[in-house]
Amino acid sequence: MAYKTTGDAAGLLDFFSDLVRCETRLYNALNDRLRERHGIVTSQFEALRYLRDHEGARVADLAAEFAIGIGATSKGVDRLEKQGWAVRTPNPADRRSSLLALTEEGAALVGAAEETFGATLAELITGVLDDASAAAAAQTLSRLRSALEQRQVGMPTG
Amino acid sequence: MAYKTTGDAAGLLDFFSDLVRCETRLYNALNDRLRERHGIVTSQFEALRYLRDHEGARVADLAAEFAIGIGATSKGVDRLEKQGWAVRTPNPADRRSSLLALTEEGAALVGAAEETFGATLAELITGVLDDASAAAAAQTLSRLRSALEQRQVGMPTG
DNA sequence: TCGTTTTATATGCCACAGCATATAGTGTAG
DNA sequence: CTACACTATATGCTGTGGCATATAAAACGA
Repeated sequence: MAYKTTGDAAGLLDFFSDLVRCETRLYNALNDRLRERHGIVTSQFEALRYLRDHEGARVADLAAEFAIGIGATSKGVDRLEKQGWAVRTPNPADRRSSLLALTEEGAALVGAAEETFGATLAELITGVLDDASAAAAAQTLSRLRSALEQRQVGMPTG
Repeated sequence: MAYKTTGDAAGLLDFFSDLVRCETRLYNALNDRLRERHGIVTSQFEALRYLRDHEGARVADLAAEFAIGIGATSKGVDRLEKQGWAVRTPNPADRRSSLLALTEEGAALVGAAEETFGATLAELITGVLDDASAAAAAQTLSRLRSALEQRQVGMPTG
């Protein structure tokens, strides 16, 4: 085996570096493409997609999903509302919070952006990774993600 | 197989989500730990480590490595200098640029921080991923990273 | 060698995230 | 039903990155 990852500090550091570098570059590239074609950035695309798939979500749900602060999330939702892509509806069960939902415009936007997003990702990854190893890596990351979420690792304070 | 990744939009989107979520949470957790024990954040740790391993690097080299803008990198180096961890030395071969190097303090700091970093990472990952699949994922990400770097994907403008 | 183009970095302005704090509403013990 | 503790979110301040621009130096052509 080329190197061990678990229990081997050097391997772990390399693993982390590669993870972060891949994330940064993919994120930047997707950002550029989404901005030029749809006027949104990746974080907004992800938020809109989450709202589409979880109607009635609250600000705290978004924050937990993306492991970002509540304050930042609240401000992000402000921006989505200002653009007319999402709305805050009073939560009948708890007047401290609001239920978030996409507007029709927002829904249309996510749909279009998702096309771009998927195509761009395919363009960046296909041909580099074969199906088998890509699927294996995906499974591994999925498992790691679940564990981190379970343990609430890396949740910002506010 | 659970799902294909390449050539399958849905799988790709999930892959990306998992990648970003893992990165965010690991990054945040490491940030917290490094800040409390060494007074630095992860991006600074990574920069210091790069400088240790690439003495004589220039600002542009740092920027390329981390796929961040030159301006941001320059400001980051300012902060490292202000803390006394790195220095800019005039580049005899090109007076537009400087050669970057760690100070002794900087070198000591990276060494100590690397211990913390490796231990924290091990704590977060060990027990969740087995050696084999972790190593496989690491290899895959490493390959993807190389391809993205090769094609200069996701490099910020300035 | 002079003028033009390109390169390397620094700086200014704006947007966004973290963290602390403020505010409003909920739950609960008594 | 009241006081107190807790929760959900919003808001203010600060730090950092992106991008545009400025500046300085190299590279190059006539």
